[in-house]
Amino acid sequence: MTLTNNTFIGEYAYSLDSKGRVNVPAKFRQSLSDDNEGTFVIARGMDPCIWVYPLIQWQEIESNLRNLSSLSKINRTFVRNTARYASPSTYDKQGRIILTPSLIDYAGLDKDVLIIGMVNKIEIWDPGRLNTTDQQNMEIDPAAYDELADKIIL
Amino acid sequence: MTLTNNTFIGEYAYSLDSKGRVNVPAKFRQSLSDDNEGTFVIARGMDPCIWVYPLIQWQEIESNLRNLSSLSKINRTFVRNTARYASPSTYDKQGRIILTPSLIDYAGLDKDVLIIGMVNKIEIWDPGRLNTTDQQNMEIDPAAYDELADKIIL
DNA sequence: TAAGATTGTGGGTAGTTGTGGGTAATATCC
DNA sequence: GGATATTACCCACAACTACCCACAATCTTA
Repeated sequence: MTLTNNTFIGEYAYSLDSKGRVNVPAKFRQSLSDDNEGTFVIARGMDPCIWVYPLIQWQEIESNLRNLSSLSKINRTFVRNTARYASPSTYDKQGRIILTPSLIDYAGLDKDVLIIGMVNKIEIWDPGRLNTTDQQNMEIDPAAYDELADKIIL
Repeated sequence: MTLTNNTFIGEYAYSLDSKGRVNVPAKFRQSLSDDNEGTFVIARGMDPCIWVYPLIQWQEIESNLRNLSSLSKINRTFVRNTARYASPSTYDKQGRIILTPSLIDYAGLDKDVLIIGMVNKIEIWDPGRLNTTDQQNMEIDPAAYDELADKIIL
């Protein structure tokens, strides 16, 4: 069975090895379209996690960033913070990508990691941080959350 | 007799085997349109049960999720909670789908399960939990039922 | 009512997947 | 320029998953 190209859902518990490598779930690799040439771009997430984009998807983000005028201070900061920590990573014969020490540190990753399909991208989390963050985020505005569910869930 | 495509009604008592497989009622399989390629997507229900969508239906949800910008915190949380527990499952030659341990746990499934047609999706319940939940829901809002009456003619 | 077809349930096996580590090529530094 | 550290590529194994077959119970049809 083949799901939509470059679409990722589900949760996987994997481990980060001593070389900074994590497996990309087999289903995610199968979903990645060929024009990505087995390459993802890893970047800082807005939550304390690592965002993993298919190369193609990232290139789209890049072209959007290009269109942001550098006259605005906000824009400059945003572009800088987005581009700064991003780095391409091609998976090896065993299906693993290498994470940078900087991103591993940012996400607070230890041995056990959670890999979560976020539809158009992938997130890599430390299990503990995910719990904390999710609870905090839910508390912000439960009403807005319900409203979203009402719009989107069938 | 053929019902409308991708429409499910009725209740069935089946069993979950040691490998986490449940049969999809034959009538439901017959109702599933060909473009689903025998595939459902299982996800967390809003009640303590498992929701089972025809692939096509799920893809609609997916495309809605895709359009939510990750700049908003509540969006990120919502996408994560929705996509995280979702997983495609194609029924095998015997007509069974595989449930994930995470969802089995969430729905509190044991050996006996109830499969309920919910028109556009399917629910999988633990019989005990269904009773409890149903009673609770009935007690809470008999008034809301009156409101529904305006929308739906029986 | 009897024969045939279909449906639900259980289990075995071969291929795939996740994980660890080894070696050679490349880069870095004194 | 040579020693050391780092990176990229390869191999091996254990656990798991997907696929297949078998059988019994139920329903259909003649």
